[in-house]
Amino acid sequence: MADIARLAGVAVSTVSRALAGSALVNKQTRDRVTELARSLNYSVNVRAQSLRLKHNNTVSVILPYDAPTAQHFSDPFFLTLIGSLGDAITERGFDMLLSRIDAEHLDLAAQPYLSGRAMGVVLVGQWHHHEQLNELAVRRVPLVVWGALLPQQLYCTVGSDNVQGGRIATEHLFAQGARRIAFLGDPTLPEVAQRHAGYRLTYEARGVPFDGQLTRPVPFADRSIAADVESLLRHEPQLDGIFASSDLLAIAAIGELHRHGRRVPDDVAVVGYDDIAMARYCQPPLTTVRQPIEAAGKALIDLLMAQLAGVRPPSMQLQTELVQRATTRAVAQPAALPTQPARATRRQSR
Amino acid sequence: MADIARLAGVAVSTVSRALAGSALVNKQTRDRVTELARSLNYSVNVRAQSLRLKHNNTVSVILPYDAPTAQHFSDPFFLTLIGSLGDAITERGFDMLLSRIDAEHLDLAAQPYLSGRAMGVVLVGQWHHHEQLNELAVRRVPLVVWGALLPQQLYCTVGSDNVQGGRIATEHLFAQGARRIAFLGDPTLPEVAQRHAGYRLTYEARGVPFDGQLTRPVPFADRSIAADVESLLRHEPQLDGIFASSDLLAIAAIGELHRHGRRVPDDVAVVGYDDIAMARYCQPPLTTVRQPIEAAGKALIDLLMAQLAGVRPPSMQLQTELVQRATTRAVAQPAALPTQPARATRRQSR
DNA sequence: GCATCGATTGCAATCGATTGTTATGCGAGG
DNA sequence: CCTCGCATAACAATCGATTGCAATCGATGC
Repeated sequence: MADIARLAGVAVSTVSRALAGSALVNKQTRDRVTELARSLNYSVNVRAQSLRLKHNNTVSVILPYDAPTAQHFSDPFFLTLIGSLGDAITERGFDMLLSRIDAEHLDLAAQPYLSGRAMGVVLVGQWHHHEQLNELAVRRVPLVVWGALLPQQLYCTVGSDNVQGGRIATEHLFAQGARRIAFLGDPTLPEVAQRHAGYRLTYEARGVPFDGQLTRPVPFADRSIAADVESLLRHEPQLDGIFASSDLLAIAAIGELHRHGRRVPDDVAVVGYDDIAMARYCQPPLTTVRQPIEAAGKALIDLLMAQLAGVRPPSMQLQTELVQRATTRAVAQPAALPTQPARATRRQSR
Repeated sequence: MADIARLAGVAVSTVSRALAGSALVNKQTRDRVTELARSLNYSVNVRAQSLRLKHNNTVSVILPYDAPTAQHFSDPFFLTLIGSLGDAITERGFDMLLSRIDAEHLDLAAQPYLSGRAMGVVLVGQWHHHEQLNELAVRRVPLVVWGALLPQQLYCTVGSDNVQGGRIATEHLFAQGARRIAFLGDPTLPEVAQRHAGYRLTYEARGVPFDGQLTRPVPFADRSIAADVESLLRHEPQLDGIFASSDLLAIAAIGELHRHGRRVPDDVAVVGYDDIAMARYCQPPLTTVRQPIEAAGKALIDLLMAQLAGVRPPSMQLQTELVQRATTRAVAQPAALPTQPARATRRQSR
């Protein structure tokens, strides 16, 4: 800026105002300055600017990783969510700072905010540390979390209505005649726990005795799934339905079912969760509970912006929707279950 | 920092040194200061720090978007590449600033660098503006581009060996008896043009007359593909092979073939390009040319770091590999074609 | 008793911008 | 001729850190 000032024969302050388009500087001077800046390929140093202004337009998006399983940056659902966040952030003229932290130390998520790198934080998943997130909220870190709406929650979340999602998946399986329906997923994760709750509630609503043996706590990754499916088939010869808490699990499970000679959906019907792009193209195309990813990115950023504007917005649950494809047989939707396209409902978090 | 200085009864400069772990400050003082900082949840303001140090550890990753088609942040190949870049960047303790620009103005890619936000730029794809990128190189912007290695190229690229990839795909189709092999892709994009060159070279190597009618210039997106495949089937009744320049195109084409009653691979064999995760799960599982995405992220960051260290590293071409699945029939690989796992070869860019 | 030394610590300039306040130049009015 | 007002433009403080250099202090040597 000093160079431009010298070349234009004015003071730096004038250059600053000129580049900001201030009416305080003569139009001629302003044009001369902007022209010089352009020809020098100059652009304002954002670090200095945001230091002075105590303000920047960067949103930190954090994807925790599970250190023990050394899981990489590859889950299709999360990647798609990142994409949707990227769109939402770009649309508002903000920048997106993407980083990863150990899922056991979610408190580190505050770092980009505390160090002035970003105005606020979007955290993807609560993992096992609800209480760490509550602490961040107490410390007034602008934060929105993708995840489940939990009791005693001080921070703001956006997530699908997991209980509802678990319900419509299980109900769909019952509706087509399945009676021994297994659940695959890691219920120590809040979202999965809620999907499991929906699954269980549906057993009760149907008056079918609930059997805990049908619940298989497998992690999100599809590594150990082979053993689980095999054990399930051995102990549960009458198995005729599977509700998997993620599409990846569902697809892996279907592979295993085929290996053991079970037909999908004729012998075992399968419903996944997420509706990742792959669900449409896998074989057979997967029936799944759709989470509205586009809406999710927008909602997360909306709520973060609201926080930055000083409001304490309520958490948000996005409506889920059953997408019937070929891993289940078509069944008329009972009227009691919503079939409209995803729509947001708001609910106070405390 | 001033607060901590006051509380610790020392000067800010001492706090700064203490937090940096400098040996110039007494161990006791240092411990007192770091303890205070911890208890206050304080962490150094990175904007001020990097302003002073004229250095930061942020890498800008830019995903251009095609404004006319309003294509969103969703291409699975690019998303996976972003994931791999994220891993590579995190591993080095850097931060990743992710943004999007109009693919018609790749020169804007310099912005994060010029404004001091990032040390260097990784650009995903050269799109239609090779020359804009050359200008950036002339202006000494630290830049690495995912894309094709072109003649007269002043900037540094990492990409797969597209000619080679086009060759092994086409050769594989010939090897299983196909003779009328179509090409799907937008050859105005450098990478696709090279894949097409490999396709054409294979016709020549085989002594089969090349027929331009079999080349269909469809965009990367799968919107208009239905019409293209239909026209191809109408004008080309003997069509027995398709080489699609991306997996997404291949999968969409297969859908269309089925709609028109052609069996894959029995009537028409199909080979894709990329080996996205979906390729393994789609129906039938897709034979494709694998681009080593993990290696790609690492390589892009390696080359960027080399530039930051002052070297002008040569561009890099990653070896491709044919992954034979169910959209082609198994065929013994001819000895002339490399079958080893992907490995990098380096080639001087000028 | 005084200069010197080593170990610490403080002072003040600096990075590149922004902005409230003050200064300058010019023409008009008294 | 002096003063005032208006339109511009310059001055200087500030944001939060870093770092070369100077200052301090107690101990030591001569």
